[in-house]
Order: sequence, then C-alpha cells, then structure tokens
Amino acid sequence: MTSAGQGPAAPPEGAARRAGRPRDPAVDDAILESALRLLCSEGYARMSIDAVAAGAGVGKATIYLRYSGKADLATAALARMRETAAPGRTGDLRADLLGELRQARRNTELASVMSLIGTCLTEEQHTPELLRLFRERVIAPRRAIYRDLLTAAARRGQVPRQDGIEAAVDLLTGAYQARYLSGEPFPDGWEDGVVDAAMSALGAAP
Amino acid sequence: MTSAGQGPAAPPEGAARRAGRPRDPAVDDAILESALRLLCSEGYARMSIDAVAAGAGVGKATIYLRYSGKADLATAALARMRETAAPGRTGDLRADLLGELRQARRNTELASVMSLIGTCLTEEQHTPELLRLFRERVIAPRRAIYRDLLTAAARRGQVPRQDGIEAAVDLLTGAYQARYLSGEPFPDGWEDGVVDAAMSALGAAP
Amino acid sequence: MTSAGQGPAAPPEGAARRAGRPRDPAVDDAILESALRLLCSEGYARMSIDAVAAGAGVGKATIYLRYSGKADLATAALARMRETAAPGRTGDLRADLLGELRQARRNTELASVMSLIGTCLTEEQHTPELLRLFRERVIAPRRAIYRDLLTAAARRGQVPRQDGIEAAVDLLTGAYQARYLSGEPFPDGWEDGVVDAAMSALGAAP
Amino acid sequence: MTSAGQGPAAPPEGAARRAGRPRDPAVDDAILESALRLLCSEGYARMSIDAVAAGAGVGKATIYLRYSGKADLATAALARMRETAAPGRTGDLRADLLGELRQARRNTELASVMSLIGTCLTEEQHTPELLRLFRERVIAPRRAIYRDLLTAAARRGQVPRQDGIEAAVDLLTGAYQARYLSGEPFPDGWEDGVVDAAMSALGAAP
DNA sequence: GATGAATGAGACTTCATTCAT
DNA sequence: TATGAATGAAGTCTCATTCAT
Repeated sequence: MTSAGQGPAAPPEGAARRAGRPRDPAVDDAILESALRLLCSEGYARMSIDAVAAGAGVGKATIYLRYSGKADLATAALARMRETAAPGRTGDLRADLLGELRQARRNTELASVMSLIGTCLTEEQHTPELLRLFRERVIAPRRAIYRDLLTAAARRGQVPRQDGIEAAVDLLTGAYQARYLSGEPFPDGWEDGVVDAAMSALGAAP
Repeated sequence: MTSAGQGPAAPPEGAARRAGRPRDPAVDDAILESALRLLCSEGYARMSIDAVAAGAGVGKATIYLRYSGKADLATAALARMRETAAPGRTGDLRADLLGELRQARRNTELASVMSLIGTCLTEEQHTPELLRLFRERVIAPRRAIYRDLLTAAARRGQVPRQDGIEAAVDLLTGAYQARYLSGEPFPDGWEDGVVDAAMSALGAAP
Repeated sequence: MTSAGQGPAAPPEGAARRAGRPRDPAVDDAILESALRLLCSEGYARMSIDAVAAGAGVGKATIYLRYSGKADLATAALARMRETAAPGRTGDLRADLLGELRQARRNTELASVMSLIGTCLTEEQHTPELLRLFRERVIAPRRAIYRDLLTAAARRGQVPRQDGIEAAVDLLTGAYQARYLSGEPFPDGWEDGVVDAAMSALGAAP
Repeated sequence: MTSAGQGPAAPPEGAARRAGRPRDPAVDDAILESALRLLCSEGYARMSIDAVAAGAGVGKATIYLRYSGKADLATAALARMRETAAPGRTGDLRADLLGELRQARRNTELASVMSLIGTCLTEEQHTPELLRLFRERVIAPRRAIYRDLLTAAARRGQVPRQDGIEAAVDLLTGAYQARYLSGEPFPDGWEDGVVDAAMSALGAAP
C-alpha cells in the first residue's frame, strides 16, 4: 500500500467558482500527509488537529476550511491510501503469488498498516467510514489481486479445486496478520510456506 | 474467548490477614467488567475512568485504590480474558479442527475480540502492555490449541507434511480476521473451507 | 512594592511579525492580575487555575496558551512585582531612611506582601522559583535601597561605624516582619524607633 | 524551638470516663509528630491526612477519632512547638543576648521554622488559628526572652535608652528572617553584628 | 478503638472547534 | 484565504472525609 494523491480534498461547494485567493494544492497535500502519518503513528483518538496542523506547517483553521471535522479529515487522509500490485507477472501462479505476498508484506510494514487496521477496528463503532474506506481502498484491492491471479490460473486449468479459492484468499491475506498478532517472528521462507499452503488448498502442484 | 474471573485485582497483601474494612469483591468484579466492556466498545483511548466508574456503580477513587492508573486498569481488565478450547475432542483431526474453529469464531464474536484487537494494535506504541497481554492470554493459547491438535495428529502419523504446520496455524488463526476485515460475508460452510485448506497444506486426507 | 506591568507574558515570538489573530493584551494583564491576587489571598497551593481564569474572565485554555503550567503562571505573576523607592531624597540620612521605611511599610501592607512571603517560604521546596523571583524582584531591591542610602552617607562621612551596615540592613528590612509576626500592634512612631536603632548601630548622630 | 509533648490531644469529652479500649498515648505522639514533620516539610495545603497516618503508622480513621479535621490536627501539631531559652545566663547583657540569638538561630534551622512561618502566614486567612498558636507558642516566648533580658539589665542600670527596647526586640527577632529571606549568606560573626546593633540602639556600651 | 474501603468534590491539563484579524 | 487566539467540555488523578468491619 502506498499513499498516492487522491485529488482535491474538499472543493468549496456552494458558491461561485472562484472569489478571493485560490487554495494552495501543496497545502492540501501537506495536510493529508501529516494526517495520515499521525493516524498511523498515534491512532485516530490520539491524532490531534493541532499536531496535524503543525506537521503540515499550517494553521488549524486552514484545516477546518477544507474538512468539516476530525472524522472528515481522517477519512480523507485514509482515502489517499492505495494498494499497489507487484511490478511484473510471470504467468507462473506460484511465482506470482510469492511476488504479491512479498509485496504486500513490504507495503504493510512500510506503511504501518497494522496500526491503521487497529485504528479502523477500534473506531468501527464511532467512525465506521474509516473501516469502510480502508476496506475499499486497501483490503478489497489486495484481495482482488489474489483472486484475479487465482481465477486467471483457473481459466488456464491450473487450479483443480476451484472451491478453495475463497479460503486461499483468506489465507493469503490473513496469514500476515495472524503472525503479526501472535508476536512470533517470521521464519525465513515464511512466504513460501504460505504460498505452498495456498497452492495445496487449491489442489495445484506444490 | 470468555472473560473468566482473574482473581483479585491489586491486593496490597503483605503478611497479616485483614485489618479494617475489607474490599468488596463485587466491586472488584464490577470494575473489571465495566472496564472490559468499555475497552471493547470504545477502545483504550476513549475509555474514560469516569465511564468505568459509572458503569461499575462506584466512585473514581475506588478504582484508583486498586489500580495505579488507566493503563493498569485496562491491562487488568484485559487479563481477565481467557481463551477457551472447544468442549470435546474426537481424535479425528478434521472434526477437531472444525470444532475449534467454530468455537474460536463464536468466542470472537461474543467477546468483541476484533474490537479488542484494534485497540491493542492501536495502542502498541503507547501501551504495549495491552498487546503483550492480549498475545499472552488470547492469541498464544488459541495458537497452542491448533498447534497441539496438529502435532498430536502428526505423532499419530496423520500429517504427512509436518513443515506445513506453521502455515496451517497462521491460516487457522488468520482466516477469520482476514474475512472480517474484508467486510465480505462469511459463506455457509466457511469453516469447512478453511479446515480443508489447512488439511491440504498438511498433506492430510481431505 | 507595587505590581507594575512586566511586559508580555510568554510570547512565542520567533522572527516574523504577526500572523493570525493577535493576543489580546488586556487578557494578558487580566490573567496576571488575577493570578497575583489569588497568589496573595490563597497562596500557591490553593490558587487554582480555574479561579485564576474565572477572575480574569477567560477560559482555562487561554491561560495554558501563555503559560506551561501553574508554576509558570505563578512565577510570571510574581515577576510583575516591583519594589519602588520613596519619591524624593533629602540628603539627610535619617529623613531618607524614615521615608523609605514608611514607603516599604505602605507597600507591604497594600500588596499583601506578608502573605506572599508566606507562600514563597512554604513553597521553597516544591517551587523554589517563587522564592528566587521574590528575592530578585522584591527583597533584593529593597535591601539595595537601604544599602545605597547607607553607603552614600558613608561616602559623605556620616557613618562612623561602617561595619554595622549589614546589621542595619537586616534590621531595617526585618523589623516589620518581626513585628507583624509577633502580632503586637505597631506603636505610634514605630518607624522612628527602628531608624533610631539603625542610626545608633552605625554610630551616627541620633 | 523544640517540639515537646503537649499533653493529651483531644480528650474523649462527652461521655462517661472510660468505656471500651483506652487510647494508646504512643499513638497520640506518633500522630502529632508525623503531622508536625509534614507541616514543616510540605506546608498545610500539601500535608495530606493519608501521609500523616502513614507516617504515624496508623489508619486515617484513628486520626479523625482524635481531631475533628485537618485544621484541628495541624493546630494540635503546631501546639507542640515550644520555644526554649539558652541553657545558662551569665548576667552580662551582651553575652546573654549572643547566647540567646545563637540558640534561636539553631532552633530555627533545626525545626524548619522558616517553612512553618511560611505556612502560618499563607494560611492566615483560612486557618488563622495556626498563626495565633505560632505566635503564642513560638514568637511570643522568644520575644519575652529578649525583653526579659533587656528589662533585667535596665533594672541593673545597664540600659541608658530604655525607649529603644521595642526596636531592639524587633531587631533581634527580625534579623534572622530578614537575612534568610534575602538569600544572602550569613557572614561569620553575624550574631555579633546584630547584638552590637541592639546594644547601640539601647545606648549600652559596645 | 482501629483499620482500610469508599466517596464526591475538585485539581491540573488537553483538545476539537470557533473567532477575530 | 490563512492564522493563531480563545473556548467549553472532558479526561486523569488526588484528597479530606465517612463507612463498614
């Protein structure tokens, strides 16, 4: 997952097009980047508007000019997140799965995604939009990557047990979280073990 | 997981028996129950001592008599959580895994465990004790249950690919989280799919 | 002693001129005046930020915008105190000492200085800054006034026993405190008696 | 000043002589000693009943059985203080004054009297009993000691200027406070200077 | 009589939000 | 537009005092 620009944040709806000083787009970016950084490192509750403003080098009112409140800001910041697929595909299912799993692990670790997951789960009752967006921007794309790889392979006849695809996707996406949560170290070749398990579940050649 | 009594909270016992008014054990329980309920529903940051006290029907100072602060209280509440295994074992690996997975899912849903996971992950930087305790009391026992089932079966010669045990444990514990996080519904027979995948990963008969 | 303006309170000035809403200088004053009033009437420990804010007609956060905490506020309030000398000098040692002693007594009574002394002494262990500032702003200037009068007279050859100057300063500054502490009334002509004693100690003509 | 036993603290007025367990007089002492120690080191506001009880090794309710509240306890503790005169008298005014001044300084430093003065002054509005008692038990006896020495000497014809006695007493009692408050170090022979000044004020031979 | 438990009021401090410049 | 000031509500924690044993 990487944080990619998400277009304008909160257009000045409701009046004529332009009047007065136009908004600085660099400020938009700085605000969202600061907010996302704090969302990851502090969580939603501990993320203070003051800190976001300071991190972006702007005043607090500048933020409220763009977002209606803390929840709106956090949501917009989260919306910048984008899952990215691994660079190349080989056409070999095992190799492609391995590549994607490695990429996902790298992304997860670089972007403090486990902390974000925590925030989204914690806020599920108070700010459900966070979890909704996280699912839409991060979880769903990642699952789609695996699912597409598997269905493409199935179309090529390389997946004997197609009813195992759902479990395989759960395995591929859940294994990292499970191990992170366990606190146990990731053994060398951990990705190979997970992919082997997924292949087995699909009845594909080990 | 169920919240089982965890003994007295923070008794400053020294040597002699009792002097003065004894602590009301019902208060102990009420405090921890209130705290755990709020920890699940609000998360650590939103859990206020005021709310815990109100929920327990006691004054704030009564809480501070027992716990040195919010973190101490939250960890004590978390420490009440205990993973519980499924009632009976059949000796049949597939059936036992299914039973455990169903039990784990039930526990997880009853005890708002996903919310707690969120809290522990969110607070990993500020109150690492929460995640440490959660791992010790909830995650590790659950993983031990699966691992014990698998190694016992291996000892009986029912697990051809023993190097797949780690991945199987990651799968069995991570699948629920993966699917919950995805927001996709749990299909009927979801547990069967997961257990099938785990058995395949171990090279065991489907 | 009178409370004279002590400049701005805690301006986080960096380099550039102004940006955003400027601080209301009347608020600065109101806060410090309220704080000093409470410091005198309640002492440091009983002075509450709530009461200071209410007395100044501002919110508590407005205070915390300017001062890092209670100690910072109290010392800033104390720093407004300034010892003031009596208006004119006659060149006659006895007359000048009398004038200063009367002025000091007036100041002390008007500004609740005995209460402040109590606060500074009480807090010497916990907030030594208070006593330090009090010495710097109030005690030392008062002693300097007496000392300067005496050394000037000595330079004019009017102080036969110059080694008595230190004791004379202790006498002139301590006599009021001693009598206040004793609870005995100040007799008419009390200042004359004290100045007479000081002159005698210096060997000067009665 | 030394803290000498002050007899029983708060006799159980209002009922028959004895019924039930008698009070332990050692407990009385421990409570008052603990209270006085904390009164000196922390001041009245920071002196907590909890700390007094802990210091005395008793429960809080034991204190409330004897004293009606914090002010009552503090007053009782202060009432234990007793000014003590220097051991012997020589009949020589100068020598006796020196001996008393040295004794007073020693007492003051040993018993944290300056801190107590601070407490009494600070609490003058809220708990005037403290200052009243302090005057009665500490200040007045000390002043009486000086006054008695001086009037005795006057009776012997050694005090030419008897109208300087009051100022001399103010000087002898106030000089220490003045110098302590100034923060300046006490020079060697400081007592000699003060006594010289007092003698001069009385017109007595240097 | 003596103890530690329990309490309600209040302390300091922070923060999302609105305001004046 | 953008800024820092101002705020009211809330949060954590303490304490003098009363209670039950």
